[in-house]
Amino acid sequence: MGASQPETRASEAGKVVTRFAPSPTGFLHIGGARTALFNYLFARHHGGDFRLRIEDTDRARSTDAAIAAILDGMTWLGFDWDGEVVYQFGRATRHVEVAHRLLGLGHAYRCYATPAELEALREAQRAARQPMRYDGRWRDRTDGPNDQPCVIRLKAPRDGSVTIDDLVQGPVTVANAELDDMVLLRSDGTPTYMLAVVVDDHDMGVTHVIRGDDHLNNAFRQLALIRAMQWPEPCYAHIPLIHGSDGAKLSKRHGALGVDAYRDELGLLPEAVENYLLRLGWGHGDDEIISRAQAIDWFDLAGVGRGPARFDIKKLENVNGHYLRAADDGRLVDLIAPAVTAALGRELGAADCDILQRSMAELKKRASNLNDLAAASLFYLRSRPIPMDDGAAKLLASAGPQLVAAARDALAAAGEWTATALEGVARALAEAQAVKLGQIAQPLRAAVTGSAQSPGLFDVMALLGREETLGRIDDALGTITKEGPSA
RNA sequence: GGCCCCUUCGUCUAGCGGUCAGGACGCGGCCCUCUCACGGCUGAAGCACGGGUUCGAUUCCCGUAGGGGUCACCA
Repeated sequence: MGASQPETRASEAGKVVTRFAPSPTGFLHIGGARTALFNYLFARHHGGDFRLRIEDTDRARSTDAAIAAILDGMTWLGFDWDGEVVYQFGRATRHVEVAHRLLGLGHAYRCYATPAELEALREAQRAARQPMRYDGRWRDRTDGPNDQPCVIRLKAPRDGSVTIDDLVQGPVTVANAELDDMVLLRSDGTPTYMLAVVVDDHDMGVTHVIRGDDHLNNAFRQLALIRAMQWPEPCYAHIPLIHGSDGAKLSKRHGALGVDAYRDELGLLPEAVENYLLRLGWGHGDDEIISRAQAIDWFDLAGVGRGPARFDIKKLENVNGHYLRAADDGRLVDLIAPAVTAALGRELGAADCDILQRSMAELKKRASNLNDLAAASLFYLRSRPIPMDDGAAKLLASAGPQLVAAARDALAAAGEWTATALEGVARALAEAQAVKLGQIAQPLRAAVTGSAQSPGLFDVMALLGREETLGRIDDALGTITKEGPSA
């Protein structure tokens, strides 16, 4: 469990402001989505603002496609942000201004060490098994060759230590001697991330910095910069990273996919992804299925676990199944329509949508994702003769043609074409033939659905209608009697 | 390697000195049943280890082991 620290230190005066600040160098991955969720919930819980900032200062790696993917993912998950999206690159002049301000204040200095020189330093430190960090060789010099390229470094305190009362990790102390003087401005004059985050967070009025664990060490350096500028210090909350099922850092093969893949390839519902992500590393008693409203009401940073949690796709799918069953039938029809259309190779008509709508209640109980749901709905819409899968073929092959034919005739003679009436017919026949209902129902199921598993057979028949049902049975009968049980 | 962080069933978690250590996923069994699901019941499965503190530790402290993060003119 996290430390129970007051969550209002920096916000006593005003409202809470959080932000999600991804760098657009790739899709919005699952870890980022969770960070966004926590920032979102924390802000909403406190009635504050949730801001979105794109950290695109790395011009070489940032792409418009990645920006689009992030915005799309945020929208899909319903993490609506307040105000305009801030693009960090567009604020470069402001960042440079702060760097020069620091220079003027004597809290920063020009460093003329070349990359090769620094690499040699690191190499020497590595060889001597010393910690690798900048040695401050230009820290107190004023004899720099002003015409040479240089970087601007923060003149960070060297004595004492800094303690951060992290809202998740608890108090964490690091000696200033462990930190070196970070680069603020690169030799080409562009700001580094370290400078940019601090300036942007300050300018955006961010009160709570909630981000991945991998930034915890950065926080100490950033704090030095904040103190040099005498800016108010934000509260920090560093949440653990998500790991793969093997305990290693989450990689592609574990499910470190973009959220678009969770939607398109895995067929998941956004509320399921949100619920799963929330429960991953956070809990509220025995509650498992938690609505957005409850999440906002209950969420707290102190409840976030301090250890990394493993990503469990099985549980995610289970949660998704839960939300699928709870979802509105019409919404599900809309969601699977594209996949169904593609599989059928034709547009869906009003009759198709109607049958999907009416079968959805039963269909969704049997699926855990939209892809399976779409696939399972196909048999209703296929035109005769419908394809048989292996299980169905086997059922039909071993069925007695006479029994199936008898069932066909009995059904054809049914007074009314309703599920209960049809079931009554089948049961009467089973009794008359002294067989179990299953012996009649299974081959019929194969004939009517093309599969050994389906929703209740008589419900299916009722939905399909008399003509289609009998036609499908006739199709199957034709197959059996031709190739049928040679035995 | 330095520094920082973490450690309850296989996994996600509840627990905040005294509990038969609870729930969920997954797994096994049973029930329901025209199949498959859903649903219901049920079983196996856990406090990493070693010292303390205490009448009493899963819970507090210190070590050990294991795991993770981070050490760029990336973010």
